[in-house]
Amino acid sequence: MVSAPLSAISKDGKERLRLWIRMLRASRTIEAELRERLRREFDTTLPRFDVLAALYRAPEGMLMSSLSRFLLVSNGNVTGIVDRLVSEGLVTRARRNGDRRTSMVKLTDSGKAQFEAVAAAHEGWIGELLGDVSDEDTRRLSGMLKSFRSNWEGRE
Amino acid sequence: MVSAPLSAISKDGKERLRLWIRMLRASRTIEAELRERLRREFDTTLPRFDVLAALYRAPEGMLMSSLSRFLLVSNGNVTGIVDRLVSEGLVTRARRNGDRRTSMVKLTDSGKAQFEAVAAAHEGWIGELLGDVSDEDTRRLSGMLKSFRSNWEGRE
DNA sequence: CCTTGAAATTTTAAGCTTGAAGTAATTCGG
DNA sequence: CCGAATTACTTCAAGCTTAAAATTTCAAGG
Repeated sequence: MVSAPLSAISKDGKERLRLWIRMLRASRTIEAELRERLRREFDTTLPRFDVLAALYRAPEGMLMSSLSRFLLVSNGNVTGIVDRLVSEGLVTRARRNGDRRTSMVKLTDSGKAQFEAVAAAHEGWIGELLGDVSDEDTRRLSGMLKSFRSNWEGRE
Repeated sequence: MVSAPLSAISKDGKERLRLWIRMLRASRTIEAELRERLRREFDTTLPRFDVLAALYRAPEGMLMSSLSRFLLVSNGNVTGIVDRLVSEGLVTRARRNGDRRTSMVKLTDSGKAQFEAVAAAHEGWIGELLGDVSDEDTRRLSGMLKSFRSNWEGRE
């Protein structure tokens, strides 16, 4: 069909708005379910889990600023979450000799062990919660979102 | 547990996990940008806007419980947000004669006017932020998310 | 050196969010 | 009727979140 409009930038605003609302509701629904299970089964929270996950990928540790940039949250936010993780013995925060303004945050052995346990359950939950999305749709959606994200990386 | 698990379908867990992470990052990125613009240009917040949007679709008003169910947030949460909207003169909260436990929340004229102004800008922003998603992908994604959502409606 | 500015982080105030406990009004079985 | 359960909502304590201000440290130019 030749629905191609004269202005290539037709861009159906209403349809995009609908997409955004559905996307937001879907992620809020999944997030709520994850939060509930993390609390009930592991007595932890999503933000804590997110920090542990970021640190797990970085055995050498991460700076506070890298952490907040990676997690898409504010600096001050990470300060509080890391404070709690330190007091739970899951991570350490060490001032660096090279630049004493910065501190390197690392998983402890206990933090690493706890993350591995939670992550295994988490992956299963996602599989369950997204179980109605076919493998094909999963790949297709994932591809669309990948390119979407990359268009925004520069802004953060 | 549920009925017998059908192992006929492979269900790639890793790929679903990747999809979830991308979906979460995409919605967080968009949400952050919306929050920033709402604050800068209209001196308001996303939760307040969400409440106004829900009420706008319901000229006769909404109960607190319908509001929290619709917005996928807790009861106590809505109480606080509506408190602020009332003090800003954007909504009213009236106890009902029929059932004195409930209260009907309605937009004021001022609230309606403010919502219309913000909503117009909001729709434009979404069009801009999702501008790199083609019309075809928009419809496809939207369709996938619609069916996804409906599989979860029962749980809320 | 020394000051000025920039960078990394923390602190602060305000608001959002939840789950649980509390209050008040309604409904319903006996 | 009446007491018990239910429903609608609010309050509460704790944690998450942000933007802005404050603090500490580093870097660079004079």
